[in-house]
Amino acid sequence: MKVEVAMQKLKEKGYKYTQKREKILEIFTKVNGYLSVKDVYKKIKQDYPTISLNTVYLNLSFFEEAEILETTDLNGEKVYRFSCEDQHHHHIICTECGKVKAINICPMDAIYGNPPGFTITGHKFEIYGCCDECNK
Amino acid sequence: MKVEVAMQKLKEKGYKYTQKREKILEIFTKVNGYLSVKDVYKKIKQDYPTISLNTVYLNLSFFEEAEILETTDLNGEKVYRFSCEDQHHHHIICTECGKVKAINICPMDAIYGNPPGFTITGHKFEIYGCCDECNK
DNA sequence: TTTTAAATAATAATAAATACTATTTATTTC
DNA sequence: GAAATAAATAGTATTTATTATTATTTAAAA
Repeated sequence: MKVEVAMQKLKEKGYKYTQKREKILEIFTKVNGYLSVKDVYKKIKQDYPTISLNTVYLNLSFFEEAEILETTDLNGEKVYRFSCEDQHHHHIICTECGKVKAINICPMDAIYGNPPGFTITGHKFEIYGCCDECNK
Repeated sequence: MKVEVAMQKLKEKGYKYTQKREKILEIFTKVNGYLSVKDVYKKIKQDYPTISLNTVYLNLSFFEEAEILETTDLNGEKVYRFSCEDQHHHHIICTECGKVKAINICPMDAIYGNPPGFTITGHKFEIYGCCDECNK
């Protein structure tokens, strides 16, 4: 997803345009992987040294709400990445740096209907590993 | 896994026997699902009112290390359940109460070797839902 | 340009998890 | 069985992620 498209999406949801929001999205376009709140905070501080950590928290939540970013849990920490809604897929994730690679298999294809006693609301399939860079 | 077997396993790893540890394991045998640290703390307090929350944290970590309990993340909180190593499987989890049901499909069966650039170290496949009791 | 409603900064408050230390207890050795 | 010792525990403090609060600033509308 391009930054402009994401910002447009945000606008449609009633959120205002701000330079900082644009910058946050820009950061995600440059990274092929998950970033923690602190990661984003450190990066955006280079351009906006006075930005508040709270602002980063808030905006990442808004982006998640607007389905611009998607999240997962890495080592007990919430991490974010650009959402790719174009096609449903899963990821292999480097547990060291958060880098991801798409997997075009969805195990839900083999699940038909709801198991007795449960109503399915979602699922998660993630493969964890170590990328070659982190392996060195 | 029976409590005795688990305690034996713990002993083999060099941990001592204590009543509190046995009680914690007992709690897990009575529950078919994930429990948070606080859940366990509340339950064991009925028998050992002076037990420290820290002790629960420590012991759950030891149990995880000894592969007696397994963990996942539910709503950003670490939760524990009895590990069933007998056969590899996955779960459908009630996001309300943590109740689980086994699924006998493993998506890793369809993954051959390591994707280029990554060394696989683990995986997670979980289906989320709402159990009938919580749906009421 | 004025208005106003949202965004932000700064700070405080929560909550989960970990760290530390003195005391107690399970197990070993005699 | 008693003494020694190494681990377990309680109690407390600390750290860290996250959320809440409030005054100020700013984007967008009138």
